Amino acid sequence: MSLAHAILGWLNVEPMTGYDLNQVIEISTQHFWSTSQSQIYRTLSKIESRGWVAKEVIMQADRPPRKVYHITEAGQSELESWIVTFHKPLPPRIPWLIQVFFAGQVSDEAIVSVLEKKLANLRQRLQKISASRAISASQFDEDEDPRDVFYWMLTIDYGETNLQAQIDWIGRTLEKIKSREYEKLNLAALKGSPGEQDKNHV
Amino acid sequence: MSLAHAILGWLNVEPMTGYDLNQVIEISTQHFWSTSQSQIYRTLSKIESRGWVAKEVIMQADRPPRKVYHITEAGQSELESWIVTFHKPLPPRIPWLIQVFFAGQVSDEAIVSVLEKKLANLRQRLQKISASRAISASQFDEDEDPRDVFYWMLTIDYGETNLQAQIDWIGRTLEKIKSREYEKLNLAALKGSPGEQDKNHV
DNA sequence: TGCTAATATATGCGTACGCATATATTAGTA
DNA sequence: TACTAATATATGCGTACGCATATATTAGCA
Repeated sequence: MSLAHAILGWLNVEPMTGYDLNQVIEISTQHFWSTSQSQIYRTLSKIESRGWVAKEVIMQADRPPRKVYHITEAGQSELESWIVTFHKPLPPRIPWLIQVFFAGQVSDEAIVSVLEKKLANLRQRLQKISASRAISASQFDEDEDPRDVFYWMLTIDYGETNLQAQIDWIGRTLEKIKSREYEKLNLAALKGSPGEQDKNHV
Repeated sequence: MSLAHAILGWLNVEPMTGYDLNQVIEISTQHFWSTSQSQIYRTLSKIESRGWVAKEVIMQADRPPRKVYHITEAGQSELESWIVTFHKPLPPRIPWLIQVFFAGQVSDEAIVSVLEKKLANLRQRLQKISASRAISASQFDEDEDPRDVFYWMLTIDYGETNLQAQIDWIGRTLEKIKSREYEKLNLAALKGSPGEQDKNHV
């Protein structure tokens, strides 16, 4: 339940409504955890029933009432213990590698076209995340704790590094496919000498 | 529905039972798409009702009947069109970056400990995937199409490259935290000159 | 005048998934 | 003797999620 803890993390900064949370999560963590509006409200209800947050309802004349949530002591202790615990990673889900895995069943041109679109998509996401670095930099309060800023920036750095690594890999892979490297693949060598695998390292 | 298409991909190689599929998927694609036994049977039912596969029931004396599924023409055309189409990537879900994002709320030591465990976990997965490269190499039939083998190996290569990139990033990041790089962070420079961001590039 | 965006919360519906368990039998091991 | 693994399929239960929609009002724009 990572979303629950992302919400706790934000409410530990300051009390907020579901509407506020939706916006702040969208601009700050969308490169490693995105969500939907409905999911935010549902998760708020759930963690309220667990006693991790509590709300204060503020009536408004011309708008729905604002339900301002704040973190409780139980919530703070849950949050802290979650942050400092190593959690088993989610099982990897990379659907486009299924396409690569079965690419032998289609033409080289077809899979090249898919990878080129993937490449364009990755470049676009890299641009977006680099822009978000500049945006968040421009929005820092003067009194923002540099240590907080450092950790926020680390997640952007990870996004950029990871995206760039994917872009590089696909670039190299496209070259291999276009040069028909599989024609040079030596199956016997692949099987025979595990110590010399680098020669066939695709 | 990527699992449906992974199943179609395998059934396009040869007819199989759900039990067989569970095993072959576990050893071949677990580094980019893992699943559970129950999910395989449910997905088989679903794609059968869509007409993508059909089954032949073979009675056995002392075991449950084998339901051998084979791909239909409709299934083949669905599979091919899926493989050659660019699909919008799933929204990224990287829970441990939520921990990094809110690490300012705990001690450096606490987050360092989490990242060190993450590092150990990544190294373990890298070892496992490198071993699987050797294993699959040793299991190739002599008559395996080198082009198929090439694409299979690409997915392993991606896994290794990506894992190594993550390992490297966490290594660099641990150094930054331990050297308290955030003390040198210049907020004003970060805000002022977008062209010189590299100076503060964490 | 009519549309859209912003403010604010809430629910219904369907999908995909994992975990646990049920059923049934044989073969091998402690 | 009692367990575990292997063979083989199937279902119940709960979770997390996204998409669409509902409700209600104001402000701004075309």
